[in-house]
Amino acid sequence: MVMRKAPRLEKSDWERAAVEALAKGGVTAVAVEPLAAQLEVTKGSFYWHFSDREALIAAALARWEREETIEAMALLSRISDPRQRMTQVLRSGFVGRLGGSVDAALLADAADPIVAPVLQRVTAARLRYTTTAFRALGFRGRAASQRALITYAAYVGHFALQRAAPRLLPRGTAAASYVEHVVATLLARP
Amino acid sequence: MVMRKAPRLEKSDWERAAVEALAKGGVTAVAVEPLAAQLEVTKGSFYWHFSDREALIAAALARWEREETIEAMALLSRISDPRQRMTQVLRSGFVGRLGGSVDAALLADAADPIVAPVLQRVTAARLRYTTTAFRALGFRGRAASQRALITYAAYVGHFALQRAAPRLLPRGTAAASYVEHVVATLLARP
DNA sequence: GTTGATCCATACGCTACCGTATGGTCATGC
DNA sequence: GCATGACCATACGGTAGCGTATGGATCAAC
Repeated sequence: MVMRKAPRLEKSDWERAAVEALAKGGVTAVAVEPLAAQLEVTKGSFYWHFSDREALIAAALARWEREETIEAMALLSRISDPRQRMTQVLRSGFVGRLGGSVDAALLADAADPIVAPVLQRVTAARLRYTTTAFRALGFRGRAASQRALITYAAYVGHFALQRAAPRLLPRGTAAASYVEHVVATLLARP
Repeated sequence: MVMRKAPRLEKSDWERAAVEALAKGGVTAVAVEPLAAQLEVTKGSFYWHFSDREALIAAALARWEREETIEAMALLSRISDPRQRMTQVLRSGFVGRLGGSVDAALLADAADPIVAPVLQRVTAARLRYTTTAFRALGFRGRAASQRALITYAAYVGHFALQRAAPRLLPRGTAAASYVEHVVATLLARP
């Protein structure tokens, strides 16, 4: 039986694994030796690619921030109708089982000096975008930013609930009905 | 100089400290030796009061669950008008700077087998209560539970945002205006 | 004032993880 | 075919935290 030797790793392999770990257990889970075991190498490999653990965490955060932005843009840019777009986002909010798990995990580490600025940037960008979306829907002045804040809070809250008590969230046809209700409620004119 | 000897600790002292740690850093922060140092004793004290670290975590979670319930009841029972009550809760949601920090921290540890059932119970109870509140406001059938879910998700989301980017939340007079907008939006008839 | 229970300190071994030092392997250029 | 650099394993010392063992200390009761 011919065992093909495992190919060597590159920096990005470590980064990908780190992002995964980030989603599962936050910054604490980005641990060198466990990740090495998972990648079936030793930390000898790691310390060749990175200076130390902190560098990996920073790289993972940067990678997540970039991917998250790209992904969001890809999802949103193909839908022109603002209302449809909002529906789609909210739907992905809690139908997508894995979506936002990095978000949720990072919140616990918000006090971490490496995490804080990333979280700040991502949150600010999303809020800006949402506010713009509400302006496009005809909301004016404070109403746009305020409604955007409610909406984004609810969006984030669904991620939290999905972790805390997934059984309490609607599923199947009830989920579809719920999304409609959410959209109707949050897009209703003041 | 007369140094009054520090009084001895009881179980509840450890529990209180553990709840605090829980709020700051989640389950990971409930560590025996650091807590002992903070309480200015050694772990010799701890292992007299508790069998092991897990017992402390369980006790802290139980204590939080109990206090959280009592506190919520105390806050809500003195307000009879449903609308006023909802306003008060949402106001405390992000004006109270420290409120819900255990919530936020626990979400990251939702996968933990000790944490999961507690989180499940607390979430379920709050959602039940909120649904009842919407019924009292005239919402019927699905509308009540659906609106309750949005509301609670937004409520939780504000805790998250407060951690992720407190600077992006309205403050002062803007906060008051925002709460009104939230109440108007979420209590609007379908 | 001795005894017994309560509460805590000290000292120890164990594990997990970080970071370093050093040498080994493998491909590639020449 | 060998030299160089890229990539990785092994082995080591260091720290933090868990849990145990054991011996004080303190106080109440009698």
